[in-house]
Amino acid sequence: MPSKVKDGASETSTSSPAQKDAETQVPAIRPESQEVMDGMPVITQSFSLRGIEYETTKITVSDSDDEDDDVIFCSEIVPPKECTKETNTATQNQPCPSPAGVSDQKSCGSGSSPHLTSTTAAQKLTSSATQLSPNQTQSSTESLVSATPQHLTPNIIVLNKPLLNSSLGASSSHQTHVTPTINLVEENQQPSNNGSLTEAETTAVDDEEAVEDDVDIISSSSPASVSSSSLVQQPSVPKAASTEGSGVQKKQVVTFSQEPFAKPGELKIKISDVLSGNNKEFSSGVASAHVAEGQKIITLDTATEIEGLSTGCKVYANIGEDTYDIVIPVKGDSEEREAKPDETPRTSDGDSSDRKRMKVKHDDHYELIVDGRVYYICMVCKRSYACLTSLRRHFNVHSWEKKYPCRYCDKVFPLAEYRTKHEIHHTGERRYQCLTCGKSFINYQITASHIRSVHSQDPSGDTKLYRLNPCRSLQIRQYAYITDRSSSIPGINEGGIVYRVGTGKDGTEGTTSDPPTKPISWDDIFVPQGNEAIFKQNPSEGSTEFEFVIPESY
DNA sequence: CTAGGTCCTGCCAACAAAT
DNA sequence: ATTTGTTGGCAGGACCTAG
Repeated sequence: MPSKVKDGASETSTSSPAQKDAETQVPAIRPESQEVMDGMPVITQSFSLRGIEYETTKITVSDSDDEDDDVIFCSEIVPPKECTKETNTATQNQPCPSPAGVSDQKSCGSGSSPHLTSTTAAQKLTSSATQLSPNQTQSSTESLVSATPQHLTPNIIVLNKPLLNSSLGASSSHQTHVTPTINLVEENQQPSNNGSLTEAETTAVDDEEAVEDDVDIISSSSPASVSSSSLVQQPSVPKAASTEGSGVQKKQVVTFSQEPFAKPGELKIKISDVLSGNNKEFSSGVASAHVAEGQKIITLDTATEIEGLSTGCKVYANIGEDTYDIVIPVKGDSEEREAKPDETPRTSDGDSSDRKRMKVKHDDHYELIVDGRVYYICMVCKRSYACLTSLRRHFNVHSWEKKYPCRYCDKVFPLAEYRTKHEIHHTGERRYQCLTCGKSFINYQITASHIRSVHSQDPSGDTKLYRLNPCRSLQIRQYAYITDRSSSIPGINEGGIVYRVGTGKDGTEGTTSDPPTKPISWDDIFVPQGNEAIFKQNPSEGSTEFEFVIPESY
């Protein structure tokens, strides 16, 4: 991270890394064209949902009372297997921060920069964000936040395994992850080809994003429709926003197309529109509509139509052969139902709104159920997670609801761990110690690498080959983050930098050196090693602070 | 090719809040 | 006191870049 941050600051001119990065993530097949949204952050991904070749018992059951999360889905159970983590073909245009945002970042406007393809939009976002100084952060944050669909209720999409398999198999050959990558593609489309899909594509609308965000929407919209964008990228270089990054991991992404040009208001899809066919997105595909207990069941003929569904609605999808039944709770209805006391009424009406709000607060994902396994799909970048906590953590990259400022410089991170690692670079502390030779290293990767290369041993083996010493320079678990809402920055002084390590959660954090509980003395538990950095407790500052001397050898 | 670096995400323990 | 939810560290894999 540190390096990344640093790079970000200086990387401006060379978009190449970023480009390269973006390119690397692009599937082998390079799209011929990709649409570029000027300036508009776009996350485009493709989906290939093929409803062919498998038969499903298609049952769409949704109980009317259900909360958004209640979905009953019957599908053929197929041994999971192919979820690939591969890259998807999804292409994302990074949110190119508007001028106010991260515009200054290198890639954003570089004409030469390729569009971001790849699923790494989030990463790029992250990195971009990372580069921001606190001041910058705000603006960037806003742009990022805009993409956050906080008001949406999670959508649940249930896919049959066969479907996944086929699509997944197509997208990648080797999968390392359990989480599925799903590409939804119009049936006739071939991944490799044209960029012309755009017209046909339906745009998926993310209501969520569109609807309530007062901020500019980063829109998630992908310029091109889903399918086209990801699978087919255009040689032309979009103004990709991204930049960033190195070391990006390819991820699987489930993408939902989004309407590129739609305006927030336009993005909303109403049942009435669907029924009447007024909505262009649905006009062609609606075969039927049903109304049941507050729900509309719509059978769509094509995958595209599915793509066109507003994500802002609860969408329960059963995918059958060439047919897609989607139950969309009437807008507003679902929300109301959420507040219904059928589950655990908290209190009276007033509370229902509160409750709703709480739910909404977490509406940042879709749930994809495959063979009984639930995957959590980030609404913004469509990454899938097996653990909801992972998604939550990841989502902050988009929302920047919490910011984690470095206590030694003005860098801000979207994840606590990134901040912590960065700070360790400031301190130079080496906590990982090789038990074989006694050398100490700054992180696990270096340590493991050392053990493998120097000692020819497997650090992940049964025998412990290294020791992780307690962190002396930083106090862990202080929950020292900053929320967007708070004007004050706990743990950070007026200058935006906090040098004090001890922080508390109760408003005194960062301002005092006296933590609620006195930390144990490092000297008691830490025995300096020859190669280790030498810490010296600073008497004047209290027990929580240390003067850190970075060995020259570091 | 290798070393060093970043990013990502499952897992889990420590906390905090709610019941 | 117990349960539930949140936070953040750790492990280790994947990938990237530089030498």
